[in-house]
This record gives sequence, C-alpha cells and structure tokens, in this order.
Amino acid sequence: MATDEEAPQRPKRLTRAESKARTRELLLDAAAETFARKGYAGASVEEIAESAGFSIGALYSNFGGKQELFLALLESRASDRIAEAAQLIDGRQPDGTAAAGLGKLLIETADEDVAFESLRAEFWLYAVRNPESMATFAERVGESRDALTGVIARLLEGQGRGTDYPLQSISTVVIALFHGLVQLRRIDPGFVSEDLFERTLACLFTEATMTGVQLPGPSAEQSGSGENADD
Amino acid sequence: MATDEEAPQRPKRLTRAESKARTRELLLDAAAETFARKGYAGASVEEIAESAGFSIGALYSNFGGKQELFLALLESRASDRIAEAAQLIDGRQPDGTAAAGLGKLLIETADEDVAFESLRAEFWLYAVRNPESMATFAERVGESRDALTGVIARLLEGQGRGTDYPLQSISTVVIALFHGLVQLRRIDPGFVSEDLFERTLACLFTEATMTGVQLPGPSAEQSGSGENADD
DNA sequence: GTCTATATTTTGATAGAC
DNA sequence: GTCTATCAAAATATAGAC
Repeated sequence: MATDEEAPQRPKRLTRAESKARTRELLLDAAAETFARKGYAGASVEEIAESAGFSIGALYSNFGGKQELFLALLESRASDRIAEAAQLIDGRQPDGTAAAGLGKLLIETADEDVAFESLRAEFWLYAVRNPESMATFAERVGESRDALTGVIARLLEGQGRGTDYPLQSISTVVIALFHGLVQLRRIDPGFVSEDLFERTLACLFTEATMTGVQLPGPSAEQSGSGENADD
Repeated sequence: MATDEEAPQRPKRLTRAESKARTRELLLDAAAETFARKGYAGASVEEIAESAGFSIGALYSNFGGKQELFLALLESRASDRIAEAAQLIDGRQPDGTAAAGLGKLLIETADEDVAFESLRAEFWLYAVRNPESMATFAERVGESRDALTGVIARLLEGQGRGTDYPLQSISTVVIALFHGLVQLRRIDPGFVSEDLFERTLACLFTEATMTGVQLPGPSAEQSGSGENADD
C-alpha cells in the first residue's frame, strides 16, 4: 500500500492548500462583518476568529495579525458595488432605466445592507489615518469609477450625444452622491426620498446631453490615479 | 474680616463654575481632535486628557466617561460647516458667487482640515452602531440642512425663479455631494478637480431655475426630521 | 494547519490625597 | 476641582500540544 502522502490528489475531500484557502476566505468574510459592526479598533481578533468558526491561532496562522487582516480585506473587498451594479445595468434600454436601477440600489443599500457603507467608512478612515494604505484604497475606488465611466459612456452614446470629455467627472459625482445619500438616508430616511437619487441623476444626465457634456470639469483634466498629498 | 467665601464675586480671576466650564471646553476640544485622529475606539481617555493638559481624573470629574464625553461632543459640535458657510455667503450677489464659495470650501475642507470629515465619519459610524444616539445626530444634520435650504431659497429667489417645492431635496443633495466629494478628494485629489463641486452645483441650480425647480423630489414630501428605522 | 493556554500591554474606570 | 496611584478587564500576539 502506498502511504497517504503520494497519490490522494483526487477530490477525496480538500487539498491542504484548498482547505487553507477556504479558511482564509471564511476569515475574511467574518472580518468584513465584524469590522463593519464594531470598527477596526473596536473589533477584536478573537471575535473575528470565533465568528468564522475558528480559533485565534488559526487567524494568526493565515494572517500576520489584525492589521494585516484588515489590509487583506481592503485589497480584496474594497471595490464599489455601484460600479458592479452599473455594469449589470449596462446594455439595457437607453431610457431612464439606468437611473431608476441606481436609485433602487441606493435605497436597498441604505435600508438593508447596513454593513456595506459602514465598512467603506472604516476603509476610508483607516486609509486617512494610515496614508501608506491610501494608494491601495485609491486603486480600488479608481477601478470602480472607471467601470462606471464606461457604463455612462455607452449610456449617453445610446442617447445620441457627446461621450467624450469629462465623463470621469460625471462618474465621480455619481459615486460621491451615492455614498453621501446612503449615509444621509441612514441618518434619517426622511432626508432622502426613494426617488431623490434617480431624479438627481436624471437632472445631471439631461444637462449632460443637452449641453453636450459641458457640466463638470472640462478645465482641469482628471488623472487616472494621481498622487496622494499625505506621505 | 469677611471670609473669602462671601464676597469674591468680582473678576479676581475665574469663578469656580467658570473654571470648570473652561476645563470642559478644553476637554471637548481635545476630544474632537483626538477622536478625529484615532477614532472612538482607538482614542484613549488618557490621551484626550493629556492632550487637553489635564489628568484622567479631571476628565472623569467633568464627564461620566468616554462614551458620555463623545456624546457631549456629538451634541455640541456635530453641526455642519457647509450650512455655516452658506449662511456667511447669504446676502451676496445672486450670481455664481455662492457656488464658487462652496466649491472653495470643499477644497479647503478636503485638503486642509483633515479632522472635520474624519470626525463626522466617526459621528456617523457611532450613531449607526448605537441607534439610541442617532436622533441627536439627525437633529444636528437636520438643522444644517434647514439652514442651507434657507440660503438656497433666497439665492433662487434672487435669480427670479420658483422657490417653493423641493428645496429641502436640493439642499440634501448639496450636502450629500459635499461630503461625498470631500471623501473622494482625500482618497485622491485627482478624483475631484478644484471646480467640480462648483460646476455640478451650477448644473443643479441651472436645471432648478430653468425647469422651475422640477428636478428632485416633488413626489415624496420631506419631513423635517422623520423617524429612524433603527430602534 | 488548527487549537489551547498564557505572557504582556493597554485600557476604562475608581479611590483617596491635596 | 484636579491629580496620583491603582485595580480589574480586555486586547494582541505567541508558544507549544495535537
């Protein structure tokens, strides 16, 4: 008989590496939930580990520590759902469907997925306080903005008007407005009616198409990801 | 001779109550700075007290503890500078001065006053995680929005168009956009050009005046401060 | 690779001197 | 009213068993 160190590559269960990778993912899931609920400083590694169904030792076996775990989360999970959702919308009818879809996304995010905006706020605060990690966060945000820019470009194209100059400015405004309104609606739903985002987007896009995209920012060019002024 | 317990009401130096009030204010200042820099959970009462030039005991003599100190800060310092600035702008020329002034405020806030948006993020996260304090935060935000609404009303009035229906929606959008853009510019100044806010505001106001304020939200009415959906 | 037990440090909060 | 000294709890991180 061969020892069990030679052949068991078949899916008898899980490879050692696969098992470790799964543990890593479960720990990242638990970390996302716990950091969102308690904050970076307020969450303990013990709570994260237990919430994932593991011990502290398992966490330290997979990550260097609390900070490294948070940074791994920042790198792997800091992309913005507004860009993902916009890409799903991409290819739809060129009428108001897109704005309506984003409006619905905002209400769902504010009312149901409490963790999302909290975790993003934690990412932002951590990056502001630890400038060496800001580049990573900026990268993720930039990717999301670029994805959204592409969607908006095809959208305006479908409406038959200019798609050139300051589209990145438009997507920046959309992202800023999205997060700002999500936060305000969590403060008080009465502040942000269910159709406020959709209506504002319609206003922005109308102005964009009517003036040939003349609204925000043809003066100063937008770089893909500029330098940070922190460190 | 009269004992020194009877007459010394004259401004020999500071009354006992005045001295205590001054200590309170200094502690609140230090708390604002420290909570902004380290976060609620990350800041220690020792650091706050020392930063104010007092001992831990003095802090506990003036506040019930860390949580009570933070809540006192939330109640006394959570108003929004965008509303204050708008009121300063109030009464100016009815041309683009207002939008330009707010645009300048955004760049200054993002680039120079790091603590402001960080502390607001801490207020938001604390209130999201401690729903019993959300009403207080919502009150401050509502006051700021109402102040801004008044300024916008007089502004549009000066431009000669409708000032009635959804002005609160407009100020809500302005506030959301302000904070969203401040956050994005701190992530990467290249994301938010210096005139993006001003241009977007001009777009919104133009649309507002041209359509007779038809843009956001004539369908759902906005209550002054509605109920929170948390507790 | 994961768990249990523990060393070390730090924190919020309190007691008593002045 | 403020300071100094200190307690008790909780946290990060590590060491060694399995």
